[in-house]
Amino acid sequence: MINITFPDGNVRQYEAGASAMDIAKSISHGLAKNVLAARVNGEVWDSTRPIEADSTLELLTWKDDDGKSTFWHSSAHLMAEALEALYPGTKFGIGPAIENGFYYDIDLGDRVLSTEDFKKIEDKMLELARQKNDFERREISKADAIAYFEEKGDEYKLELLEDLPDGEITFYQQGAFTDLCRGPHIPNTEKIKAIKLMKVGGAYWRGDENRKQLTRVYGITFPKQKELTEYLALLEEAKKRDHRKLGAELELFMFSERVGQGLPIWLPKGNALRERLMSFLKTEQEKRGYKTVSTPHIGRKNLYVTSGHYEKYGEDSFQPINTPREGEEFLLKPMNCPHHCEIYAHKPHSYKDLPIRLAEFGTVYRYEQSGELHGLSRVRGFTQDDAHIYCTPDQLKDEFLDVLDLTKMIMNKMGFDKVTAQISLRDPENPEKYIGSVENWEKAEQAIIDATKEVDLETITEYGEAAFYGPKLDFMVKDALGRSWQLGTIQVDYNLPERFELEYIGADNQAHRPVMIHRAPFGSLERFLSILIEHTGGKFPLWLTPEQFAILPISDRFNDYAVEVERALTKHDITGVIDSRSEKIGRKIRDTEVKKIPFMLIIGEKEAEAKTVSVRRQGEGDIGSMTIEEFAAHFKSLL
RNA sequence: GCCAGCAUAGCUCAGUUGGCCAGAGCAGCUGAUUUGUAAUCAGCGGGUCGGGGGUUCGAAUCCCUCUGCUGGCUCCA
Repeated sequence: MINITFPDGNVRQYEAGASAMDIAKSISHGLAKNVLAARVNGEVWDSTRPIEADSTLELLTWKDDDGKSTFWHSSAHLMAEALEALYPGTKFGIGPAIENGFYYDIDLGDRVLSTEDFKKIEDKMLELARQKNDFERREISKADAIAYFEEKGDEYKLELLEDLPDGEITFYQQGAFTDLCRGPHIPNTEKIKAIKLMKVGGAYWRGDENRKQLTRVYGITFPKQKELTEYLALLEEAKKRDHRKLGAELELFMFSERVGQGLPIWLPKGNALRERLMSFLKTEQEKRGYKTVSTPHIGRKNLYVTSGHYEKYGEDSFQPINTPREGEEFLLKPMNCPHHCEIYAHKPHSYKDLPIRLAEFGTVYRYEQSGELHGLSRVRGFTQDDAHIYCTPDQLKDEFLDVLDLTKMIMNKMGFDKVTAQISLRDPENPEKYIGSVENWEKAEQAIIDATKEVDLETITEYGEAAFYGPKLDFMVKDALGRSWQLGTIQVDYNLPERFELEYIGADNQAHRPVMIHRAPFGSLERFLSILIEHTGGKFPLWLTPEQFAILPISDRFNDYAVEVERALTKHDITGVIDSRSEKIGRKIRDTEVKKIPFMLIIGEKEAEAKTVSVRRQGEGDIGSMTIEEFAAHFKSLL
């Protein structure tokens, strides 16, 4: 007998060799029906795999992330089975589960797969799922595995096998399809009830752009049809909120082929949003001792050679601008930090001056590959809410904590209540990607790790995600549709101060090197606004929205009173527009609703006489009549 | 940058296998209407069919090329 420990601490005895599924059945059949996989001693296993020794056991269902990903991984195999049945000779790369569903990279030879083929593949998958085939795990020797794929002629699997040690190779089979796979899998294909293929695209074999491009087919599956329907509805909603669509509809920003790819142009309303964001952040930063600076959009090439940016990005960047005579070279500013370092360096500093916090809404230009550009989220010219803090090593932690505090405060104000962070450290396998001494890196990484421990912040750690000059703390938020986005960042940097030979005179009358913190809570205004647009669906927070009200006169006769109302509200710092067209009130309301202006102030005979406004809230309807002062008070109560 | 797809009026889209002056709705303009909580009526203007080249008696439609956009890959200081 073996002892099985459950997550609640209960221990029960089972016969050696019992599987998680057997154990689930002993508890309840309802539970067993829902089991997709099991976590045995912390490792995800097939629910049907025999457990031979004392273990901890957690049964995984659709509610668990690992249950879902097992389900989707098995669905990838099911899709592969369908593809092999429909297109014999198909070769298979890899087919993992991803955040939403799964994909499989396949080589179809000369055949081009398009979305029109999806229906056929989905139908085949459903047909195969209904055959109720078990996923069978089998350990196999390397030689036998190689023989199998040589026979099949699948060079991709053979290449994968090269890296696998003999004795750790497993095959999984369901129905007619056998795949090299570590597993685990769900017990049986019958659990897959709803199937939707999503997209098809190219993907380099093993992510290497010099190697063959395979066809990647994305899909998603669910145990219930209803869940698929809900998922598709969510995608529909996301499409409606797409910032590119809303940006055009609400006249926030535009792009122009003539101006150039990836160069956003802000229209008056979008610019109002930007201005309001900037002034909000400026006020917060002033409270925290930041000083604002302005630096040029270009700088001599040598500046970036000094900073190390040129060496790292020079080739893949906008190329230097040359002056007519002197042969001087200037670069478009890709970062603000070198300029700020020069500001620091322009005069000697005492330890008593530190920390020095230099802030700038700095517009920078980076050459992004054309295929990467995407609305406002990935552009070639953008404005960072940048600041650099120069401090002594002793001050580092407090400064870092203050930046953390500021960032969290800002995110909450923006309506993102779930903020998490990623600690981005060096890739231990590629030290040559980074500049600066190992010692400085260790100090910087430790500073971030220590500081985040002191605050209430959920973090994950990723290796290889650091910037080339220092480790980062990257902030992530979840939007209204549950999607995660990466926003701003805080970076600790010992390297640039060294490269720019920055110093301060300490209490010991000796020169010391300051530490530098790079930080941008929003990251860039462009990217942040793209996320905010989708998060709010264009219904921005009142304090941020470009047009806070629209005055809608019932007829031309009340246009004068409309102006009176507008003036009164301007005195309260509430701004909006008047719709003085000779249209019926229904029309004016409809047009204002579509523009998502939060308040409609309808005025006619009654209101003009009583000096009131009839207030309608966007998306909600009439909320009654009130005086202008009452409305202003109501408005302010909502800020 | 690579692979695949797309590009018709300000916007959303029609335009059959190449064949009369390229269409609709919304938006715009003009006029009428002076209106009470999600679209008043009528009239008018607007397109070198993304740019260039080619095939053809004839191209929005077929071919080449450039530009831009979309999805995916790679990249992201």
